[in-house]
Amino acid sequence: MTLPHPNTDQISLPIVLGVLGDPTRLAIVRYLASKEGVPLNCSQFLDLGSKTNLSYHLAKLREAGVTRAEVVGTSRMITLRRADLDARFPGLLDSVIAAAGDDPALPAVGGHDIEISA
Amino acid sequence: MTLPHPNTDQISLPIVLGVLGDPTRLAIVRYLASKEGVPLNCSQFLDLGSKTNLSYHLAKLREAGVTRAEVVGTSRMITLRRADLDARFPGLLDSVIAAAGDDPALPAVGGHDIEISA
DNA sequence: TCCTTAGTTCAAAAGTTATTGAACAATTGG
DNA sequence: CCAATTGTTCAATAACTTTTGAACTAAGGA
Repeated sequence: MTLPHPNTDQISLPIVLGVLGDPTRLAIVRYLASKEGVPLNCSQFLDLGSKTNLSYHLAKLREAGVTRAEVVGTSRMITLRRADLDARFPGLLDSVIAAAGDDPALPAVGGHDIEISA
Repeated sequence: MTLPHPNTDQISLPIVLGVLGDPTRLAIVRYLASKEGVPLNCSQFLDLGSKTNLSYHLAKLREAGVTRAEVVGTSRMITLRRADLDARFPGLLDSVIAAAGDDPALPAVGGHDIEISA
C-alpha cells in the first residue's frame, strides 16, 4: 500500500507556504532537514503533539509535496522531498530551513536517538 | 497618523510563511516586487478583491512585517520591506518571488498604469 | 462648507483548519 | 492465534480566517 503524493509539477507555492506557516509543521521540517538521510517514522515527532494530531500534520506535509512517506511494515518512513522542492522552487527550502534553524520560538523535537544495541 | 508595524526582530517566520500562503497576498507581494521603488496605493490592487477585503489582506501583510504602509494624505503608500526581510530571513523573499514570478495559478494585478497627463 | 476620494472598522456569515478521543486496520513477534 | 506496535480514520468541537456590506473617518478640492 502506497500513500498519495503530488508529482513535482503539481506542488503549489501557496499551498507549500501555507503548510509551512504552522509552527508544528515547521518544526517537523526543521528536524527532517537536520537528519537528512536518516529514515524517521512518525513516533519520532511525538514531542510535537498527539499521535492523531501528528498524523494530521504529516498528511498535510505529504499532500503539499513537502515530505514523502514510504510504508515499511507498520511504520511510515518520512523524508523531505528536497530534490523535488529545489527543482520546483530553487532556494526556497534552504532559506526556510536556515531561518527556522535558529528560531527559539519553534517547538523542538527532543532527542529520541534510537540505541542500536551492539 | 502612523500604522503599527513590527520591528525587524519581531518578524516571525511561521507568521510570514502563513501570510504568504494565500494566493491573493502572494499576488500582492509579487506585484510589489515587480514595481519596487514605485509607490503603490491600495487601489492598485482592486483587481484582487473588494476594497474591504484588500484592506484586510494588506493589514495582514503589514502586521506580519512583509510590507510597510505610509500614510500620505488620504492614501497609504505600500512598499515591500525587502531589506528587513533579507536581514531576518536571507534569501527567503527572493526565492518566494522567483517561484511566484511564473505561477499562472496566482491572480494577476492588471495594468493600472496611471496616466501622467502632459 | 460640501462633496469626493481613499481607506478603515465593525459585526455577521461562511468557510477552513486544528485538536481530541474512540474505533479501526495492518504488520510483527511470541 | 493473540497481543503489541504503528499509524489512520471518523465525528465532534473549538478556534481561526476569509468575505461581505454598511457605517465610518480623514484629507483634499470646488
